[in-house]
Amino acid sequence: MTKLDAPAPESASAPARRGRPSKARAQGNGDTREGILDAAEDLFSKHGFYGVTIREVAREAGVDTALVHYYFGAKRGLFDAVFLRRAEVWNNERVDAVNRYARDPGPGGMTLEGLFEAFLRPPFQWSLKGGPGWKHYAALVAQTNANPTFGGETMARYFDPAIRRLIELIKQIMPEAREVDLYWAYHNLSGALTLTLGETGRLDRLSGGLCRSGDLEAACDYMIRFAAAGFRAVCAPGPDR
Amino acid sequence: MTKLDAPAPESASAPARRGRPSKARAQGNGDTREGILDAAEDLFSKHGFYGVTIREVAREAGVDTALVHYYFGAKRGLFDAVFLRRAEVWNNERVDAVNRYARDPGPGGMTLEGLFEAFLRPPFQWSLKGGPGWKHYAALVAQTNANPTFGGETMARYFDPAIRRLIELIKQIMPEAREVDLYWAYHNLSGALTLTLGETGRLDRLSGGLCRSGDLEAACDYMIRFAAAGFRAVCAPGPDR
DNA sequence: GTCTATAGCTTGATAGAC
DNA sequence: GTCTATCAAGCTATAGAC
Repeated sequence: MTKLDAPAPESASAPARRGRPSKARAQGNGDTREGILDAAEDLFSKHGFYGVTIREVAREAGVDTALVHYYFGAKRGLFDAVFLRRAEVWNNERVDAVNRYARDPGPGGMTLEGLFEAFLRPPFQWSLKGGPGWKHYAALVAQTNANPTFGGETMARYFDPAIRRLIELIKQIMPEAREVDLYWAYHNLSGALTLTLGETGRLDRLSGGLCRSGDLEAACDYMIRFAAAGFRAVCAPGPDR
Repeated sequence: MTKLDAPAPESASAPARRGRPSKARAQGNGDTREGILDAAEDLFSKHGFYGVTIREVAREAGVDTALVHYYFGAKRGLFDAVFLRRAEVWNNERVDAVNRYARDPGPGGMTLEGLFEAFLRPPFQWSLKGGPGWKHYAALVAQTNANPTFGGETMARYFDPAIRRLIELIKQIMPEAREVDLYWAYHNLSGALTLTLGETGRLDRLSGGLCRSGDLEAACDYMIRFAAAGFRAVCAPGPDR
């Protein structure tokens, strides 16, 4: 036995990919390439790098294994390509959102809640409404964040700048906060975000069905309030400091 | 076992395993078995189930691959054995700790901070002072929690009761809190705990060396304050509810 | 670009001597 | 209990026809 659960029959392969019969033949069929990435994204997000074989990716994408190598070289190249594809969109949008909020926070100025709303809502929205690929990607990022063997350098390169920008803005809200405290506080938020985007289903079972992992709208609302209060407790200068 | 201060002289490979020449031959050499478990625990915690081969486990344990199968059957059996070995100790201690706290919370009665201290400190202490095996196990639990393909049923069976007991006691502190809110709040805490026990090192890099992932004493202190404030913000009945 | 075919290796697992 | 030896299956990756 090598596999523990069958590859999802889910069609991460090729929906909404019609209507482009005569297109850019110049440098490869983009649809095929994207289809392979979609399949790999799905599988990697569920089973991790080692838990997925090129053959499975090829089968789910409906192509031959050789084609996977043609496009992405070694297996690791495929993983990196999957990871990179949405990294820039993901993080640019978060940075834009917090910057937009910082520029125009509304009456009363910036709040932690407002800032987290800007920072957290995009990934949740992508996962909810961006199509299956984005949901898989969210789970993949979550898993990669918790296991730095892969994408360690990539995570840092693409994700850290957005986080640093967030922390800068938090400093404007809490000028007295110590840097160490801010980073440790963020670490707590990061863990919550990671586990939630993974949608592992454990909360469903634990709560006896009272909560659903997939209810990301609620998850985001809770996280914003939870984290804002947490930051205040940890970073605000108090009498016992 | 309530004492954590006694560092187990445990090692992943096989030193400090002398002094028992004539012992229980009845049902197998316990040292060999434990040595295999130690090696597997180490490797699984770093690379996951699929990222580890039986051969690597055997090599690190200093035995032959056939012996691994002799003791644990299929590869999945080895993984489960690793996971189960410390699960009971881990959770019994947490339950005992919160129960002890509930029985004698000191003047002023129970607080969220006191309860989380009782619930969170044990795993951190084991990881810090229980020897390398416990540190690997902590990382393994963290990883498994974030990826329920493995140990999903096991996690639920051994870990959920402790969590339910925690939530029961939180209810005593916050009787007005809604069940859904409590579970979602716990989910935030769970994510933070998971990421932290994994000691991925990402925080070190992100903070430019200001924080160290391995500083679990600090991590636990932060987490207690962060989570307590988070629970209050999310579960306490407020005007906007 | 896409496929067939296959090389070359590693894997999980077992049989059997000691 | 522990090891040697080995198998069948599966893997990544490539060469080459179309």
